Amino acid sequence: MDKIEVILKSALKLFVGFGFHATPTSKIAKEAGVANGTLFHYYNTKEELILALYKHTQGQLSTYVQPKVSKEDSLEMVFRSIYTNTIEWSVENKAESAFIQQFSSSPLHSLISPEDMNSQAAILLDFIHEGIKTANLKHLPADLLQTLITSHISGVTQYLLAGEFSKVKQNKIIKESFELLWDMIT
Amino acid sequence: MDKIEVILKSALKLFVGFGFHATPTSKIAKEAGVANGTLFHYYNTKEELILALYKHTQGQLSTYVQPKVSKEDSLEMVFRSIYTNTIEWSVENKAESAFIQQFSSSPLHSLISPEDMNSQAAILLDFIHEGIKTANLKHLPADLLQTLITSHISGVTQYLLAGEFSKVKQNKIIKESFELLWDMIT
DNA sequence: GTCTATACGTTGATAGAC
DNA sequence: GTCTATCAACGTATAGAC
Repeated sequence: MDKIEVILKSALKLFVGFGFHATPTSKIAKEAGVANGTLFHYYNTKEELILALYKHTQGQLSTYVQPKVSKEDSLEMVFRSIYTNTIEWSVENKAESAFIQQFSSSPLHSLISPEDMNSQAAILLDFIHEGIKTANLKHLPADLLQTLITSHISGVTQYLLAGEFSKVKQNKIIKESFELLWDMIT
Repeated sequence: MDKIEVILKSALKLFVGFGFHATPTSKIAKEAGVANGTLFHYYNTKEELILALYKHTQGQLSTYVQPKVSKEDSLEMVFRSIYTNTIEWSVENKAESAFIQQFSSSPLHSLISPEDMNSQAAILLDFIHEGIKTANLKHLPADLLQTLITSHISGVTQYLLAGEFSKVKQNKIIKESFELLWDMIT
């Protein structure tokens, strides 16, 4: 694992545990097993590091979810796939999803440029527009639908993270909660 | 307005704008128009101040929502009332709801004792149990229902805060989105 | 209760050798 | 690219006068 990866991984762990500003760069370097100066060789400022970590983590989620979506699938399959895979990734990558959540509700979030903001979200929005046009989805404002879907996903994720569920039970919950959502928006 | 209120109000504003740790106590005192020492007369540490502010703000929300819930009402009316009033308060108190959100996804949240954690949530959960028992609500795990309701509320709140809606339009959105939720869980 | 002044540790960031 | 050494600035918290 190259230094940059170790640094990001250490930063993630500490940020989730203590928060951005309560985590000194010195501790990040120590946790990563590199010198303090090394960290500043890769990132000019601490803020730059935080932003890079956010983009990196968001990118991992996208990389996990997007390849599993195919234009060939029915619209329901597309939504089901995005839904299921987002939740699965979040549960399997607890620290990463906690970090995304924490970052998104922090003031730093406003520093992310609209383009960088979640290619994920853009894709979902596209499918929503298509769904409305083809009357698969209810005729509601697209961004209302988007926010309802996203919130629903984060709700179920929270629920799964709070309890300890077997893989089988977890899949059952995801499946059933998707039906609830799908019935709601179609 | 007494000093303690001014301090909390100033802290809230700055925390929302810059985050907990990026906001020095000196700036809070300055914004509040009091001396640095005065702040530490009321709160022994900065962390204590943050926790107090959270409880204070959460209390304001509860005070707004709970009195409007009556045991006399039908279960649907109770849910509708909690739903509507929570969203209304959040939209009218943008900074406060942003702070609650930010605090809840921060590591500090784990410092809140279960009892302090949201009398709001406890009440909602009670009604959910009642709804399941009387078969008004779908037979699903109570805390899954709770998280779905809560997430739905925060989704609609986000949507309303992102756009600029007239009061009339806003009420219409709240009403319609409640119907969506209600259909989903009954 | 409120203020001023200040102590003292910590932190982000730099310089420069290897 | 990576390290060690270092610093200036800052931030929390305290002491003590009023």
